[in-house]
Amino acid sequence: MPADTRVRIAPSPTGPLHIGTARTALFNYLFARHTGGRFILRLEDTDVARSSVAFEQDILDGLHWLGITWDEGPGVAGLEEAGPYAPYRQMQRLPDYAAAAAALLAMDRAYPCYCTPEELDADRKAQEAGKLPPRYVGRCASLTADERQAKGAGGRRGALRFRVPEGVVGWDDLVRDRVEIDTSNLGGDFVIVRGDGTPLYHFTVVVDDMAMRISHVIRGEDHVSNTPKHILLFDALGYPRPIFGHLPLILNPDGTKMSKRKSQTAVADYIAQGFTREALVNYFAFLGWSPGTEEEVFTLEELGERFDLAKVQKGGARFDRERLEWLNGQWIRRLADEDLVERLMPFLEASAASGEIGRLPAEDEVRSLLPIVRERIPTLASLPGLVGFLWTDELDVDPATIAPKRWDAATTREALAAARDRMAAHDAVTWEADELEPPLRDLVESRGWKAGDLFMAIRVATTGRTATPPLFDTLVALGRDRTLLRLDAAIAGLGTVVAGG
RNA sequence: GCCGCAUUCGUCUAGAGGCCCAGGACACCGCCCUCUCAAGGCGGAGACCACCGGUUCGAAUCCGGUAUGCGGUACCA
Repeated sequence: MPADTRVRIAPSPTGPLHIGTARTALFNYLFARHTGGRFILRLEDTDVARSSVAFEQDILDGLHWLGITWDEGPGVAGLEEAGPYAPYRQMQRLPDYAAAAAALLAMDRAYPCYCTPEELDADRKAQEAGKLPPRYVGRCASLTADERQAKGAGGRRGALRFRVPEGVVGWDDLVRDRVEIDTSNLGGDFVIVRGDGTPLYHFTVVVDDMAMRISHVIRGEDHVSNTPKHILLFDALGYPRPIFGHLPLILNPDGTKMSKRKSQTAVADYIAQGFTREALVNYFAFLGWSPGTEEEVFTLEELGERFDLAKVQKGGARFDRERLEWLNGQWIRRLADEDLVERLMPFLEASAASGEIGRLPAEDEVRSLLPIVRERIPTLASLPGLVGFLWTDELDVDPATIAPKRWDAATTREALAAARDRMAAHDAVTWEADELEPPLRDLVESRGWKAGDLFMAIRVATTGRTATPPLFDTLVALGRDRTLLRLDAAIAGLGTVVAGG
C-alpha cells in the first residue's frame, strides 16, 4: 500500500489568486477529501522580484473564502504555521536547497555554469536562425577544475546546471495515462540555482515535494513538459517519485489559455461581482470533471464525496460565464434567509457608499424582501439594480415613460388618479398586497381597462421601471406614504389634463 | 521550428464495442403560468461523435495516419 495520500497547492505570490490556481487547489482539495488524505499549502516565493505579501494575503484569503482549507501551511494571513514539515514557504527553506544542490554537485549530476546572459542569448538566436530547437549548448558542461577556477575568478559564482541524461522519461499520469518524453527535448542541461544563489522552481518543487512527503502531484497541463525534469531530479536525488496527474486547462472563451487580457482571471473579481463561493466551487469542479450523472448542483462536501480524478477530462475547458451565473442563481435560491441577508449587506453598503442608493436598508428590511427578490437576482450585487428605488428618495420619472402603449397621457392621468383614490382608502394596517389588489381590479373592470395597463402605469410611476418584483408586494415594500407621494408626483407630471368622466 | 497533449450540439459535458440514427445542462426559440421582470413547467432547434483508413458480425468507443487546436520550449512559476 502506498504511504498516506498527501497533495498540495503551491501558489506563487506574484499576482492575485487566479481562477486557474483556485481550480487546481480545489481539485487537490477534493482529491484529499475523497481519499482521506492531507492537503498542504506551500508558498513558492523564490521569485523575489515579483513576489509580495499583498499577493500572499489575497491568495490565502481567496482560498479560505472559497472554503478550500489546508491541513498544513505557512503562517500568514493571521494563521499559525501548521504542520510537521514547516516551514511552508520556500524562501525559508533555502538550506534544504543548498544541501540538495551540494549533493548533486558532489555526484557531478550538476555543474557550475558561467555563461553570461549575452552568450546564452546569442546561442538562442543562432539556434533560432538555424531552425533548431533552443537548448543549452553545454559550454560549461565539461570544464576542468582549472577552467572553473579561472571563470569563477573575482567571486563569480555561476549558476548551477543539472546534467540531463540521455533516455526516455515516462510516467503513468492519473488523468492522461502513459506519457513518455525523450530527454533530448528538454532543452539541454537546465539551471537549478541562479547565479545569485537562489534556487529555481524546477529544483525547489522537487526538494519540497520530497521533504513534505507529497504523494500525488496534481497540477495544470501546462506542467506536462516540466514533469520529466522533475522526475530526473527525483531520481538523481534518490527520492521516490510521486504520482503525477495533469489537469486540463481553463481556457478563454476563444479557446486559448486563460489570460487576464481576455478574461477575468482574479477570484477577487468574481467575489466583488457577487458570485457565491458555492457557485464558484461548483462551477470550477465541473470545468473538466463530471460525476457522470445528471445532477448539477453540489456543495463542496458533496463534491468531495463524488470526486474522482479518473473522470477528469483530458481536453481544456472554456470558461462560460453564463453557466456560472446560472449556477449562482441556483445557489442564491438555496441559501438560508439569514445567510443570504448577511451576504447581501456588503453589496448594499457599497451601493450606499457609491451613491447608487440613497440609504442603507436594515437587515430586517432586506430579509422581508427576500421572498420577492431572491429568484430575480443572478448575483449578490444585483439587488440595488432590482429594487434600488426603495432606497432612493427622489425618484426621477420621465412622465413620457408612464403611459402604457394603449393609453394616452389623459387616460393615464385619469387612471392613476382613480387608482390613487382607491389606494388612499387603505390605512397603514390594511396596506397589504392582498388588500390593495382587489379594489384596483374592480376599478379596471368598471372602466373597461386592461389590468396590465393600469398596473404598468402604477409600476412606472412609483418605481421608475418597467420591470420590478410583483407590483403589490413592491408597493407594500415602498410603503403607503411614498406610494401615494410618487403617484401624486406622476399625476402632476402628466399635466393639467382634465380628467374625463 | 521542435516536443507533447487534445479533438462528442455555440459552450460545459454523459458515453469506457451492441442499451446511441448519441443523453443532460447553460445559452437560444416557442408554449404554459402571469400585472412587468424573473423563477418554474412543457416543447423545439442544435453533434454526418474533426477527417481518412483499418480491426470487428458490429465503433463515438480499439489501432494507424492526416488536419486543426492548445500547451511547452527562461538564471518565471
